[in-house]
Amino acid sequence: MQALRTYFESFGELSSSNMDFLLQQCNEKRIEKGEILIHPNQHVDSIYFIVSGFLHYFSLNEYGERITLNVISPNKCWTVMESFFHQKTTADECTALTEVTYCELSRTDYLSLKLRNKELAGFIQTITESILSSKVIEANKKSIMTVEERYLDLLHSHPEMIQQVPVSIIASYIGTSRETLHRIRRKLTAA
Amino acid sequence: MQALRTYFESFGELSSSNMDFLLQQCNEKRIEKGEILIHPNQHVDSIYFIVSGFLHYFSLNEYGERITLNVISPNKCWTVMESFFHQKTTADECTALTEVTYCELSRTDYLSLKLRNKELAGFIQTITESILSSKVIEANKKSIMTVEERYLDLLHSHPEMIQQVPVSIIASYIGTSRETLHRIRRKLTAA
DNA sequence: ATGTTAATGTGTCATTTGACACAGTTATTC
DNA sequence: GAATAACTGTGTCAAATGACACATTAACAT
Repeated sequence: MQALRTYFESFGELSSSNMDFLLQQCNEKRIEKGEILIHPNQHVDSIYFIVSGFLHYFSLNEYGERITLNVISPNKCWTVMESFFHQKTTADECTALTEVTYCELSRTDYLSLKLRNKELAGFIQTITESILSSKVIEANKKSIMTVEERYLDLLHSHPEMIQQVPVSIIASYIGTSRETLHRIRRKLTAA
Repeated sequence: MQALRTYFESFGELSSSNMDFLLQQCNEKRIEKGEILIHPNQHVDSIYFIVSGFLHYFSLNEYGERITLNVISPNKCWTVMESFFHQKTTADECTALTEVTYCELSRTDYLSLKLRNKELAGFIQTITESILSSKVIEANKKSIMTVEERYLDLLHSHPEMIQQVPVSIIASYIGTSRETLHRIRRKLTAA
């Protein structure tokens, strides 16, 4: 739970009673490599905070091929927003690429947190704003950088992901084919 | 102001006193084609709601070329999140591609809205969550679609943008060169 | 209205990329 | 530990793209 506390603290001050209450709503769980966290057509009723390991979030195209939408790293909060906020089913799927430990916060508890008191509601608003801000920055970065730059950026910011996640998934995560990523890696090791 | 009211109403119920108060904080303004809304190195201290016209949000690369980050359409809320939420300067710039009318909400007023009462705070949280959700959906769509599909999607969802915004900017908005977009358009008119 | 600048259309060419095919290598499973 | 499946490395080739170059057209300013 310490990782989650540190994560929350990074967004600003919160009274210890509210912080403790917040952490109490989050239950630590664990799934094995290959296990499914989110099934297609289910409602996503929780927010997940990844403590360790990597998740693969993807959609399935008409041929049943996996189209990577995200690889979720440790110390990140994640959910299928559309499904969680608007109580819809999602067509997408999420599986564990490695053994994953995570903390889960249910929608019910999330809603009650928002109603509990002003400080907590404001704190959650701050987190939401911060995540929104980072999503936009990330999208902007992605649109400016080439595939090679994105790979180098990932190598720098998430070296463990490169170690633990299959090349084919890294490739689709940065928006290219595994062959092209392979060419990039060959070129880089040659230099 | 009716457009803004309709926009807010799309997020759910709000008591009319709160709605009126909210709308009162938003001041309608207007800038001409070519005018600068956000200068490089300024603090962005407002949220903007576009009533009519199109904005061009871009960064400048090392050669001073404009790298399109976004084209903002009518009936959208927009700001430079990182600058607005974290009170930093932005290196980017935003200009009017056409005559633009917009409503402006200052950070001061935004903060006071959040503190005014629970309903209003919750309403703003809902809007933030919705925008976050759409940003993620948009990013996912972008990563799945080809350039041609993105153009067709834009043609369908924002036909006026295609009319009023220069081809070169549309091209960079959908992530390609103006020549490639031209080839796509030629191919489509031939068919 | 006319000169100037910006935007668009179009061809050529070199480069990059994706699709395929298949061999080699690691992981899993029974 | 042998069989099977999943993943990785690599070459070839066709298609897509970006970079240039330049002609044409539209927009703008004085």
